[in-house]
Amino acid sequence: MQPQYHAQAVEDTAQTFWAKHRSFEVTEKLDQPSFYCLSMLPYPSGELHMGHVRNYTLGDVIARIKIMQKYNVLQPLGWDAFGLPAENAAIKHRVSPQNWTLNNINTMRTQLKRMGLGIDWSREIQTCLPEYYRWNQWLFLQMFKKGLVYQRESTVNWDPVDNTVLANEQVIDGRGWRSDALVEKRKIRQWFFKITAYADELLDALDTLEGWPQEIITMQRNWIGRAHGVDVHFPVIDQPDPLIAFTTRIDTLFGVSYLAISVDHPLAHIAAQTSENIRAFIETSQHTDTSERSAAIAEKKGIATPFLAHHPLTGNTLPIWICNYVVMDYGTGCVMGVPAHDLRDHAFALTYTLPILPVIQPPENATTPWDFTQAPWVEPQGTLINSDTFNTHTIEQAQKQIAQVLHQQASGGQTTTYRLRDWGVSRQRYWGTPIPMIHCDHCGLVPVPESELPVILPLDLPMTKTGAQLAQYSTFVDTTCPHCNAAAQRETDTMDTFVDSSWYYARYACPDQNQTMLDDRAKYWTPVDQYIGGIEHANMHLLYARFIHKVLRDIGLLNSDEPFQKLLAQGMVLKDGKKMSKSKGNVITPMPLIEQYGADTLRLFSIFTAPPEQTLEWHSEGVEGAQRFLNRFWLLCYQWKDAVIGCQTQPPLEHFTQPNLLKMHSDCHLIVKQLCFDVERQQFNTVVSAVMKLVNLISELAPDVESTETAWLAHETLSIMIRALAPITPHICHVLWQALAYGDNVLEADYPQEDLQAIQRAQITLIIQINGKLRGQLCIDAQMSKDKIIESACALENIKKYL
RNA sequence: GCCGGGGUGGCGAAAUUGGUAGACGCGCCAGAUUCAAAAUCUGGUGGUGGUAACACCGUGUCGGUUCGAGUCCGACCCUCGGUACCA
Repeated sequence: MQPQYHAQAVEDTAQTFWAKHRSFEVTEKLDQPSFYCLSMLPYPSGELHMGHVRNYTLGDVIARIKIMQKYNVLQPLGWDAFGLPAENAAIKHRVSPQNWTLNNINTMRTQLKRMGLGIDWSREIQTCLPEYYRWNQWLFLQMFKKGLVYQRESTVNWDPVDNTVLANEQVIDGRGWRSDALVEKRKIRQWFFKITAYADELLDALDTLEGWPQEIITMQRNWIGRAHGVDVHFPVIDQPDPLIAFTTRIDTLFGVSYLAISVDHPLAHIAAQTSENIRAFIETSQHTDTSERSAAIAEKKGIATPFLAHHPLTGNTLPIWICNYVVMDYGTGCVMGVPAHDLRDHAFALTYTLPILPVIQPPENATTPWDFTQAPWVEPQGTLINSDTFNTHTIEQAQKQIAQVLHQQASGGQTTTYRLRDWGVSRQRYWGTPIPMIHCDHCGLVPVPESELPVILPLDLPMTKTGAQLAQYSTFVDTTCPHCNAAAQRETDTMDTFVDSSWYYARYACPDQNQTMLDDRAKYWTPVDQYIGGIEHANMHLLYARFIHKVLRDIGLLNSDEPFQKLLAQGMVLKDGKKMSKSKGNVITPMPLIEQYGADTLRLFSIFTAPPEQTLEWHSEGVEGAQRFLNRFWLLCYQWKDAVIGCQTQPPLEHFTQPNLLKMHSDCHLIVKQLCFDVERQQFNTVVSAVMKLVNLISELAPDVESTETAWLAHETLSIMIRALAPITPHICHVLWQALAYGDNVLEADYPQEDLQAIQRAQITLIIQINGKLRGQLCIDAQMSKDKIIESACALENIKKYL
């Protein structure tokens, strides 16, 4: 053992040892509890960034703790290798998306390995390879058979100059990012997964996810957005179909002063046929991107139609307006306008001078009388007024009875809607999984027979622009119909990459399986015990994966209800207050730091700097502190080496002759107690703090080979420190564990546990507060009686002052 | 806009969930070591007043509950993430 710590040499030694012993390659074992620890798979953007370091270090810390706790631990890794950036890079650098992607994977794999992660690399998957994506296609066909796949028109961002579909990210201030042309909405036929068929289960099962952070459960609950309400039918004068409006506030039905329909509503299109103004209004609303955010922050505008509707209960006529704030995708694309009791309707009514009809009297204790011209009364409290026979009813009674009356006269009924929309999986892009469908003029839509999977994505077409390149490539498009053998065309849309990442965790269990998507090994390993990934995936990825898991369960390939038992939503790594990203040019690359300081230093830094869930604002100063600590730790072990190796027998506690050592031993285990608590709640930054405290504690002692008591205390404390830190800085701990002759492999040692007996204290420090303010301290015997304690406390000079 | 977080010394943070605010680390200051520097070691370090003991103030802002609030309640400000085609 050298007196100086040389990270590079230490890390080579440890990594060679793990490789030689295949320390992280695992198989199914029935006599040992399994633990599946998974970090979200990376997108191969080109280089490792700090977010990766944080994510994979956290996962590795948890995996290694579980190994030391004697679980059969699986920690795999693969690549989310399809997606938009590869197409952009391909055009920019004149390489194929495949080459760009695979090169990036090779670079990043080397970088990840340099971090010393305990990963079973034999299970690596790459989603852009046919061995993987054929099962996307197979899954698509199974879902098609089950009626969970369908086609319908939906809106995309269209760049009229580049003639291509743009992702929301490619639209900047309403313009295409390359062409700078004003983006238009365009409707095209697209494929959908019917996630709404699982909406209730996805929502209700949230209550079973005890290992998930509450805020993510709340986000998913709100995202699904189940709302119970009533569909109300409003007959439209001189039109065959009534307007149907969904409302959760049927109690305000008598307060309706207008109906608002979406610009995409069929009735809006009929109105446009006869009015140039309406046509222009609808046209203007098309010049924006498709994001919900843009729609929500846009100025609320409307235009009256020539149509009128009848109120189903009063028979009054109501004007029908086309409004840019009504979304066609939610509910029925039509809402009833109740200005007196809805914020948005109130503002709209003021702008367009529509009547404000109060129908709920606010309760007594509210500001009375309520001035409805100033603000709507939106609280669901109060009694009904101006509502015919329902006057004086409470809101609850009115909701029940009005719904009943509507039902009786066939003007509506109770219903449930969801904010959740079906999952559009079509992409008009090249670099993705081809959708396995064929368009035949005679037979219509025909699924590709399973025996003909995979439908291979051609690699030899020229990349000149992003978008639907496959459609231009006749070698791919032209085929024959599997039914009638006539000439037919392949579907040229590819799948959303979220499909790839919705089941990959199960594929790691059987990556070599080429007969089926998943085999029984997937049932052994799933569900994932611990999933770790960025909070930015709280809604989409985590909801899609839950959905597909349930589909795979229903197909019989999996036997659990949920994919991820426990979830650690890691905070983002920010630089200058912003998410690190290439487009913002604020990316910190960790590799130079690893070269300079070693992987352990960077791992220690990323764990120590902030608790896992919190956003981490990047500052480079702390890295040197982490390095300094490891130097100190190494030197400490070096100084105690002989004493520790020479110390074989452990004197029982009660035979300790030096009270200061006994005190130190007790302090040590108090720190360990806290450490174990923090490990349990996954607050790893304070686990590092605890080890630092232990180092400070032992540094007070001079290494002494002669004193068995001192040597034993050091023997025990150093052993605890090395084992506690081993999951976080595995290389240095591996080498130190051997150097101090504790054993061959620290991974096989037990994770530290506090010694409760050691913590029993003869004396306790008591804090004395008067009116919540600290006024004194008292050191007392643990056995002292209450009366005696009060007597002693009152005797203190400082306490007398305040009594 | 909507949904979900966050805001504590010069900086990253801690406070076992209503009971010693600032553990641990970074930075800074002083000292030791050195021809000198780096590295290392020792001590100090929220603010104000005081030689000191100690006192008062202090966890984004304003208000409330409590013997006692960083922690609970109400309103607001700032900020980050998501917002369905970035992943």
